[in-house]
Amino acid sequence: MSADALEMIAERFRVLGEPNRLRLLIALEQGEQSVGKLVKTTGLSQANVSRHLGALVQSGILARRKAGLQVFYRVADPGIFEMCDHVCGSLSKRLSARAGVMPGPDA
Amino acid sequence: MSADALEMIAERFRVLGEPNRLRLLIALEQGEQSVGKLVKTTGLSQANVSRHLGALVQSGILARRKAGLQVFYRVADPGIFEMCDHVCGSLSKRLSARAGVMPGPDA
DNA sequence: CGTATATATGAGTATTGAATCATTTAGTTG
DNA sequence: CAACTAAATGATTCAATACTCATATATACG
Repeated sequence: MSADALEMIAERFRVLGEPNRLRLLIALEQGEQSVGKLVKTTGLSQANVSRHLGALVQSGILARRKAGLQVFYRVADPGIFEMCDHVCGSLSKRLSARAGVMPGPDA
Repeated sequence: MSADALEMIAERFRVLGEPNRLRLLIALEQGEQSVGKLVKTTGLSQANVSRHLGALVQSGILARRKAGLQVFYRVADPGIFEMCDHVCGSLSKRLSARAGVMPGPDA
């Protein structure tokens, strides 16, 4: 695996490795939204939201649409939600194991 | 989604968002290996490898086994490779799209 | 054109994290 | 126990990045 390829993969993970960006993604899972609305629903500052959205667009996860004064963002790569589900699965398995409970169907 | 849950998910992504850690994981995909061997195959410093391995264990991705002087690490959550594949899929789609080539079976 | 609104961005700060060096800890062998 | 080896860790440095504040840009409207 080339260093460039590894860096690209790592970068994708890194972009998802920030709770506020995940918040934005989860908000956008329900559909396209304007920056202003995202600011309201997340409680983050406008500047901060704008930067996070920029990072998500740059990595190809979101897409941008400008409409008058507002800019609407939408999920461009829905696959990220499968990834989040995957992580949730791993984590709940781990938490169950830590609690001493058998997680799976083979309990 | 609770802030704690989001933080846990983000942390998992963050751990994977580092090329050298991905290198270690890829090396370990072939099976359990000692720290020393990982140092040799990756070319990273011993201290650096040790820290990365520690991070991966802490997040539940790797497991540790001590045998005499050596410590062997192995993948504890093989699901991470599916995640990597997923990312690779997304990225190659994106690259193909950027190159103006239809990626899918509907080309 | 002037004002108002929505978003983006430059600059600065603070935090985080990766890498290194030197040392410590743990285990082995003579 | 002394000498050696493998891995972990404290301290430090350096770079990346999240966040904020203020301002710039872009668009709409009177």
